[in-house]
Amino acid sequence: MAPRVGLTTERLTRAGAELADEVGFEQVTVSELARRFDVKVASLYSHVKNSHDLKTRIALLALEELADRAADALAGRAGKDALVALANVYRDYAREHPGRYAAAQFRLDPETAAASAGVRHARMTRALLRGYDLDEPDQTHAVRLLGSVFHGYVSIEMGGGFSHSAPDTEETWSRVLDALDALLRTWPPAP
Amino acid sequence: MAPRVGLTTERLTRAGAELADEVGFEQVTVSELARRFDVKVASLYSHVKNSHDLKTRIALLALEELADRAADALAGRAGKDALVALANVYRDYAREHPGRYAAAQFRLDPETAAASAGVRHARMTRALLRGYDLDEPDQTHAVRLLGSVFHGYVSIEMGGGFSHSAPDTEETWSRVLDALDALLRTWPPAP
DNA sequence: TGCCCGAGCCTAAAGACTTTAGGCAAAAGA
DNA sequence: TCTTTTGCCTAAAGTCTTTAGGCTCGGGCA
Repeated sequence: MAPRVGLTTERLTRAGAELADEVGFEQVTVSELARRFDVKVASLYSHVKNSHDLKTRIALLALEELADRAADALAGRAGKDALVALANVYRDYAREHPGRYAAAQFRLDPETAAASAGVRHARMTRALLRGYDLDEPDQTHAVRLLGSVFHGYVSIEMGGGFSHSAPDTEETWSRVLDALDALLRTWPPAP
Repeated sequence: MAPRVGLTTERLTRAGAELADEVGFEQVTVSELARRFDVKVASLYSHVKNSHDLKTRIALLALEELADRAADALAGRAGKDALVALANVYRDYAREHPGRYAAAQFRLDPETAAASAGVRHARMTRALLRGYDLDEPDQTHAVRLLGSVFHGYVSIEMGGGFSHSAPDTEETWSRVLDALDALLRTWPPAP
């Protein structure tokens, strides 16, 4: 029927990512993927352990892509410039690839997470903070705060959570980044 | 087999919420619910339109509970006190009821969302800001920032995203709240 | 008290997705 | 060319969702 279509874990993962962007990460299904390759469902199970495995791979792909973009954006920038650039990487990625962005939030088991590009993200955020004057304990706090704001804002915005109130989210986004920059420059000392 | 068990949309919703806390919101299934009531699956469909409807109801329940807690916490507090109280409501709720918290993030269609307790949340956050000196456009920006931080922090923490780095999240949480308080007190003016 | 009717739960059934086991044929290597 | 590997297939069982239609329990009516 479809002799040697050339299935690959790679290709399946990529196709899965595209599928996620089209129908949502939650709706990514082994069956639908098989359909797209015009192949029987069971055939996919030689390349992917199971549905969870597939999703994990998509998540890892998304994390990589995101980290790559972040690295690009950060190159040659510092201070607020870098802050804004990094923030926009997340936001733009989420808009361009909602399914992949959702995938990047997929909960990975500890070992997988440790081997993922997730660590690059943390490192980059920390690098960004070199433009501000924070010593170690506070640096970690700041990394976590930035991560929270980026992820929180983007996911609420994507979910339509801001769509009912008045000022457009573009304005808010830039004011929030201004505020974060100001905050990092005058980070309050421990009590 | 089980004549008149006394199914109700109410009871199903509540049981669904408990189920969510036990197995995760995504894993809430009409079948499992039927099993718990020792009733055939089809019987639930007289009380709940479908799986999506069930999840929507659980989401609405969670939003209500959360709003009630927030209202309690905010009563008689102002300024940083109120900020910390509200923040902890979200965080504690997420810890006590992870499934319900996830449910509260369930994407509702616009009309449902407009009629949900979600609006109370926005109002309360705005009320909280009365303790700080922000005029209208900035108030909305601040509401959105707070929402982002609370949701972002809590969801990353729950997802284990902070669990690999050193300082404990308790410390970070309180430092983040300090920082937010400081930020709100000295909110940077528009450029 | 007895009857009746509707609400409440059931059986049946079809459709979709997941996952495993085992088979056949095409591609790759000797 | 022959053989081995590998890739996709058939078959099958299990789970969940959802709809259609039936039986009966329980409360209201006479």
